[in-house]
Amino acid sequence: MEKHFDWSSVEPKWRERWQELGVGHADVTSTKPAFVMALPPPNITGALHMGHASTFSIQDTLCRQRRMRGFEVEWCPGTDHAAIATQNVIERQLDDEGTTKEALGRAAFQTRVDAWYEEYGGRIYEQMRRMGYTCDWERSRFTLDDQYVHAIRVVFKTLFDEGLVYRGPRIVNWCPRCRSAISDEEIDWQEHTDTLYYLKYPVEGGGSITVATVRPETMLGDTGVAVAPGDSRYTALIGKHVTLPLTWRVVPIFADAAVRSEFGTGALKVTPGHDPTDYEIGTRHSLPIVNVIALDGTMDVPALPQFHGMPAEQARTAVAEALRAMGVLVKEEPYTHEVGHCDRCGTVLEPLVSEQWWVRMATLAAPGIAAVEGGEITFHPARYTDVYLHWMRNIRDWCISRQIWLGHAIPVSTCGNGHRFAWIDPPAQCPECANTSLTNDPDVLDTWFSSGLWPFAIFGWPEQTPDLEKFYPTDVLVTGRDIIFLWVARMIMTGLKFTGRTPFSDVLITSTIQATDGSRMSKSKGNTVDPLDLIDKFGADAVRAWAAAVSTSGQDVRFDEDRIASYQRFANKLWQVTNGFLVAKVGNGSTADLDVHPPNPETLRAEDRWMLAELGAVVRECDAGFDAFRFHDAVERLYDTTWHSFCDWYVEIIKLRLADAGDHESRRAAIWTAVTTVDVLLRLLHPFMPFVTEECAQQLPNAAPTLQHRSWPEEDPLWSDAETTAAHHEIAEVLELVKRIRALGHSHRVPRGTRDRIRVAVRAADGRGTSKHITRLIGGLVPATVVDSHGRGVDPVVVVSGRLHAEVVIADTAADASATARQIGLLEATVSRLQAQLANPAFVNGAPAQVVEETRRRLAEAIAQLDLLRRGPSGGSTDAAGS
RNA sequence: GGGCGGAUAGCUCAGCUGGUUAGAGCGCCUCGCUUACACCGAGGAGGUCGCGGGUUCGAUCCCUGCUCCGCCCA
Repeated sequence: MEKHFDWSSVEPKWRERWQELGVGHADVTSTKPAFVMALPPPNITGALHMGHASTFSIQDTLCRQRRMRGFEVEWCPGTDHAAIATQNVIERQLDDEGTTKEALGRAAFQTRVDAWYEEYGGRIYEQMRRMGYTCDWERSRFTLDDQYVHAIRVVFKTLFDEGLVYRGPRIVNWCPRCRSAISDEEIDWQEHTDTLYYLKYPVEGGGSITVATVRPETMLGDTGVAVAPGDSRYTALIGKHVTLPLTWRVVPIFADAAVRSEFGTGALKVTPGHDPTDYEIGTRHSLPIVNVIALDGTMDVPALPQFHGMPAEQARTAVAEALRAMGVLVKEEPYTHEVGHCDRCGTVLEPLVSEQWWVRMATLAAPGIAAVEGGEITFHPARYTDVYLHWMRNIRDWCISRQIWLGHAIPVSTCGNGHRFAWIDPPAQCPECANTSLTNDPDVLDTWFSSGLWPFAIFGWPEQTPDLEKFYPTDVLVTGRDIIFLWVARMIMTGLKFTGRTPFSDVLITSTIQATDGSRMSKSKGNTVDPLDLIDKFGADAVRAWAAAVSTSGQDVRFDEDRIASYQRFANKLWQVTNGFLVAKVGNGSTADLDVHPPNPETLRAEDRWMLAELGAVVRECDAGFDAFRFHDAVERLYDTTWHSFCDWYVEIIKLRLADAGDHESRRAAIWTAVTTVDVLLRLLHPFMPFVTEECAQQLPNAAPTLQHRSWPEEDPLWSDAETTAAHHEIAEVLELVKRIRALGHSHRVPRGTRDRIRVAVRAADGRGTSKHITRLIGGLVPATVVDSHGRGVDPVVVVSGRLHAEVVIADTAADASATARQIGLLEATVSRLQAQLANPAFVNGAPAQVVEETRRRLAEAIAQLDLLRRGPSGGSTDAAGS
């Protein structure tokens, strides 16, 4: 037998087995209730990263648990075409080859893209399989699939025909490198320290007004100067005009509430063409828009050849220089602010006005707000509800057009007569005038537009397919918080609009995995961790259990390899106790000896019932954890019960009984309890650690082809009946006593194995001996000889646990009273604290009766123990009571 | 500027609606290769729960102010 659990040989075997058994595939004709999740589609050419590993592990854990609970589970995987990212990659390749996509042409460019998808597409699926994820691979979808494209066009045309999609000039975040609009949610804000320039403009009729700006080059496009309403410094100037240097344009001074009077001089230069705030101000005051920066990010001012064609950044200093020469630039100071960058290529974004396609959000958002307010959709953790609602209530129209080549072409054409219309299948002629001279819109749709219909389009919508019928709406959406707006909100709005139903009932927002130093993981920082490396190092089970436990805590977590390692050791422990102990030792290498039928409950001993009570508690906590999406609680409790309750205590306890071949009934009861415990624990652990649990369960009597065919454990009444509860309490006291006796031995430096140096007499509260069974049980757990009583002339040390105590004599060692003294000290502190509490009438009258009662009970127990310790050993001897 | 989250053992984190001696993993110290497991076992040390007020019979937990860290929105 292998010495340790060898995941590298076990994992491939089970991956194949699950595949053969069709574990992930859902039967649409099943009569079982469906449990459905749509996998947030990763970039088709991407690689698995920690974010995927954590959210996907949670999803697979949920899936596996729901299957065991009897659901027909559909976890539909898919990939996204990631237009901007992919196009960037191809463009970079072309650049290396000294060419451009324009030189190549659209068709050849598409060929390159297809080749790229061919080469790298699906790689992430392989990586997901390595993690042991049981997606329904047969149903996997890609956002560029024909059926999916069809769904997108139906959605677009509907919105277009209803007037919810429109085209118009508006200010957008423009990436001069990608040559495309970028949505508000795709901006990467970074802190920059720039210069704040103070420009002094002459006012008509004398005087001047000074404005502050970090972008003097945009003054070439200024069409006004705004001040805060009620700013007494400027009231007299409102309504007057200034003449702008360089362009010699005459623009008005006016008041607008958007101006912050405490910023700079309190006067704001207004550039509607190149600043989003100014754009809104300009709209309110009907200011003309003057574009001075072209789509490539260079100055577009033919009337001023000294600046024309210059990159905006360079023009900034050039314009400032010119203004300084004219005496207009009166002050400069360093200024730190946030600057928007393209989150794909890092280029500084240039706000500018251009023709784009927009979705009117107000009417779509209203039902999306109502669904969450009305509880049809629940966010976990709950605080994200407010994050979502706040964004939805302040939603702006959504720019859905992108000026790139890759993606879903906007299905709109314009005919020779100027009729513009949306279509589902490419048209041959204008539906209005039958004109056949058609021009297709050159733009493509924002990727998130297509993702917005993911939960229903993957099941065949708009056709009323059986899949759609059975699997939509989905149940839980698991994702990171960064795409609540980008994606979650849009799925909710689109789902409600096109299916009339919420696309899911629960949104589980997972923790972000940070780098070890608490910073954000990013490729550019080079501090990312590859989940596949972790699998190699610790095994998939360890990575999964860690990810699931850590990612539902509601808190961001730092990557911590040691914690993953602890789950790897846990997997090994589980495997050791199952194979090494249960199968190899107890079962002599076969399951035959383990195949026990439930014993007569009469034959169960207190420790068996103690173990079963522990089992009941872990089942309850697992269920509670799953119900609340708090996997952390479940995993920790399973770890604790498996390792400590079972391996450390129960297994050690029963070793003596197992060795006693004479007592068949006792052996049977112990084996049955151990096998039952392991069987339940394996089933509970399986969703988190599928590989090792399968490998272990396979060797036990109840083995099924896969644990996925077993049922989720349910509590047995035996595990919590009165006798079991009493036994649990009794054994808990015994174990505590054992720990104290062991500690005493340690403090006297008595080596283990020299049992005869320590002699222990166990006593119940009344000073009499305890049952033979308890005595024997303790004898098996402490490195000591258990005696009925000590002879005269010895001076034992007493240790107490609950209603039990033990008199301990250590040979060749003077009785060290320090252990007793220490216990007495602790108890005295407890007694005086509890007495003070109970002496306070406000507590006795104010606190709930239950709490007061419990306090009294604890006081009584502490006093009793204290008396015992002070009185010293009973000295007398009583025969052990019979069991 | 507005909002959210965090600050608990040397490190990484639990601690649910206020009520035993505040827990775990890792690390550290001592002992032990006892036939499931040294990827282990037994024992131990280690915390004024960020700081100041307040509410309460009682606060790590609730309220408030402050300091520092992270994130989101504008």
